[in-house]
Amino acid sequence: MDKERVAEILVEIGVLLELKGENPFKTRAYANAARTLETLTEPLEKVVRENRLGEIKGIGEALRDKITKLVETGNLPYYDELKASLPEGLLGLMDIPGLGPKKVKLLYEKLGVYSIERLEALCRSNQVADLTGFGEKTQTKILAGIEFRKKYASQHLLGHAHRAANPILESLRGHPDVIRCEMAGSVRRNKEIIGDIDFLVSSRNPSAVIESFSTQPGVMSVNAKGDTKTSVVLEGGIQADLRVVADREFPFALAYFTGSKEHNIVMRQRAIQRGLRLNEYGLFRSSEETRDPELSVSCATEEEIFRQLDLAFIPPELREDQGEFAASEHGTLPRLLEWTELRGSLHNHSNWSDGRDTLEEIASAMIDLGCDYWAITDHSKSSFQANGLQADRVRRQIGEIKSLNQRLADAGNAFTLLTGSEVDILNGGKLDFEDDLLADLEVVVASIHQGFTQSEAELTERLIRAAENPYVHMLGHLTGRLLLEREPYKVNQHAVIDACAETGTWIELNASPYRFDLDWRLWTYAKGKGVKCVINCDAHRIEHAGFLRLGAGIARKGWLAAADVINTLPLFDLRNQLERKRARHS
DNA sequence: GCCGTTTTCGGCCCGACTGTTTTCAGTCG
Repeated sequence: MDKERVAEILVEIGVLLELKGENPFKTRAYANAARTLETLTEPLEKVVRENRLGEIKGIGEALRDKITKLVETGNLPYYDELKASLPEGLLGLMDIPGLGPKKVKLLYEKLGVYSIERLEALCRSNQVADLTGFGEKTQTKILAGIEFRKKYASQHLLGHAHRAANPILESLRGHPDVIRCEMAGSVRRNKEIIGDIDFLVSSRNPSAVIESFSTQPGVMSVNAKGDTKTSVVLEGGIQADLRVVADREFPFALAYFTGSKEHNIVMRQRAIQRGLRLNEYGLFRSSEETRDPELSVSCATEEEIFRQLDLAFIPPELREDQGEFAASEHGTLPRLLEWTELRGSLHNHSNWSDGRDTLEEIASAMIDLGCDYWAITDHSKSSFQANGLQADRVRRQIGEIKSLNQRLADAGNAFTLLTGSEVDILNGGKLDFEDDLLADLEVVVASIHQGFTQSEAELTERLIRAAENPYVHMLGHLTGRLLLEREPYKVNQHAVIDACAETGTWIELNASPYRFDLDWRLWTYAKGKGVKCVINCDAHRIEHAGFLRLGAGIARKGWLAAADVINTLPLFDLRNQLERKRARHS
């Protein structure tokens, strides 16, 4: 059993235990272990085989045995029994806002509710309101939650969140009562999928800011509205929360609401170890509950909070409790990539295949954006659904790009369009174009576009064979995932990364907000193996150039620095690097 | 269920908001 499935089961066990009324710290231990597994930088089977599972922090004797059993036998009697003891639908009820383990348990025990359909029926016949601990309002809220669920997803793409949030952020920053304003939460941490958007404001007049926020143009409904906090739903169904604090509290609140939860727990433990108490209002020299500013260590910025806890500043993207504390203490945090260090994208399409724009339009737009280069890598012939190019059209395109470059140079532009192809990796790992054609292209991206349902072994082998081709510079969107739409195809990503390390092949970080593939969690492994990253827009229209910024955010989340990313190089150095793998084989 | 420069037992991060309650439990982040 692979680690993703093991992690899923551990999460489920945690929730089932919650429903059973178990000790919350016990249930949390399962969730923590699941998280730890998900971000393990080596294959789980290997750790199990070498009997090192118990050495991982957060995995003790009991969890070690359960995980081992799952990995080795593919099932776990403890889990099966637990699952059998409660109806399956109960887990789904927890997704409804306002319903947690206690209320779900009560609904099940008192009214026999085990499915959303049944819950909806009982709410409509007014039976839920009579339950102890419930009431009219709770019943109404549950119904609204069920309606909302039918209509909208609870998860959203990072790109969509930015689109919804940016106008509100601008508006808040322009408000006369707003002193400081930032986005916090998973958006600030650049998570690829977000649940909601968190805004943080400092102000002397919270009620005015809250009023302005809850009446913004994009706001569909207001869920909650207090003195310092409000929660709304934006068009498209994204929930957005606003918190207002005093300006002196702002850095503490920003750190707190940026999270992650797991990161915050460690921060607070560090505070306690130093005889302090950390919350969103301050860092207090007191073990008692207080909000007395006199007792707080004054910090003007987040940097100062970290310093008080003997840490170097940890960029928001790294705050996942995935090794950032050790790196911060030892001074080994990388200087993360800045998106402005990117000089172009090496995987893009034009209207020669399935892109919208002409070569001239693309060149002109990228010059305006200040790019140094932009590779045109249209689809190869087997991707006929994407109007893939036959060999003769590729040769013609090479000619056109060369003459276009000449015209641009004559007009005094320091910009180059690079020739290329996104060549299909066919069944068995053979490429869609012959080597002699690939050799004439400056940039070759190899990607899988068909045969997604093959076995992990077959798909892994295809990718490894493509990496072994001396003309392939990089592998494109390694798992083919479309976030929130299509599952990744089964690939042993570690094995592919190893093959790329051996052959000198780069791996793309596809910056489309639907892909972000290779996943950020795997980049530290790739980096450790010396595999370089290429952040590509996979642009199908000019506006997709904006993906570079999002992609850089994901690269930061993967701990990457400019030196790890090929397309930070100026054209001259890039061309040298593009020649390197080919030179090894000639 | 995990963990230990206070501990092998007794802790485990902390606060806002809501709704159902007469002082607080549950949920959420």
